[in-house]
Amino acid sequence: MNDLTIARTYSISDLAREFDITTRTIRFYEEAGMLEPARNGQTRIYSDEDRVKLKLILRGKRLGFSLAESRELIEMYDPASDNAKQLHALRNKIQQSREALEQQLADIQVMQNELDAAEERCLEALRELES
Amino acid sequence: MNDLTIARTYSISDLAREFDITTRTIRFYEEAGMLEPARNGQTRIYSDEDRVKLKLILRGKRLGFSLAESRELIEMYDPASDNAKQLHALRNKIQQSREALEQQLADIQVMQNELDAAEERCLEALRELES
DNA sequence: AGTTACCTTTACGTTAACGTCAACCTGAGT
DNA sequence: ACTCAGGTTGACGTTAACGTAAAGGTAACT
Repeated sequence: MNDLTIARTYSISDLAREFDITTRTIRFYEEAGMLEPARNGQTRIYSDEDRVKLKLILRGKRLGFSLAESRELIEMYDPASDNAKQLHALRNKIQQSREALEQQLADIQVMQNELDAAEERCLEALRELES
Repeated sequence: MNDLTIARTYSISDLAREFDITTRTIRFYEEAGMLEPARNGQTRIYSDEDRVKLKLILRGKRLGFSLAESRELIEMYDPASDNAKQLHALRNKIQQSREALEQQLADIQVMQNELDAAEERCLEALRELES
């Protein structure tokens, strides 16, 4: 941990507000083993690291990933593995994720084109109405 | 319909095989009002148009869209609307879809960068093991 | 006539990702 | 002492998107 990075903390509702989700959702992610906030007595205390993880989960969600998939993605970010086999398996996962993202990119581009065409037809129909 | 376009038809399992889904799934989409195949007696007969709609649904699914969202997207493709208000509403939806896709594009690009970094760390760890 | 390969409807089961209470604690202000 | 805004742990409810039998129809081989 760098001296320059101030270690902020967050309450559960701080994060809920920031990301526009409910506290239930955050606790649910913890139940699912994706967050492990510190505690002050009973109360959960979230670190910047927790916050980043939450961000990753939500980004995965926007891309249509399940929690299980997001969990895998998060685990890829620190190769704590100690043996080569694990590391090679990790590389395979990374490669698979890449391919999934490529597919999504292609899907999005096709869809954008179709939206362009759809808007064109829409404008055309509007011009028809005016004439 | 153009004379050059041959009007093919498909059985439910034809489509199931082609898209690697179950027949149950296809019937489910029909229950949800997203497909209306012709019938020969009881048996469903799918046209090319049905097939395209199915394709759209599945692409939406890959992007994490719900069926309801995919339905909206499909409806955008033919502006059967007759009044200007509907058409303007449609344009708004198209615009919203565009923004959602832009968000996804951004998410994907960030994620791709992170995967690059993750693989780098992974390779680094492997080099450590070899040394 | 019997089996096989598809097709059908009806209907209950399942999983993920939360929502929604209920009942309780707890520190800060009045 | 009381209230109040936050927090907590159960625990059951809900919705979407199918899965999974059960029970049956039909056309085509053998």
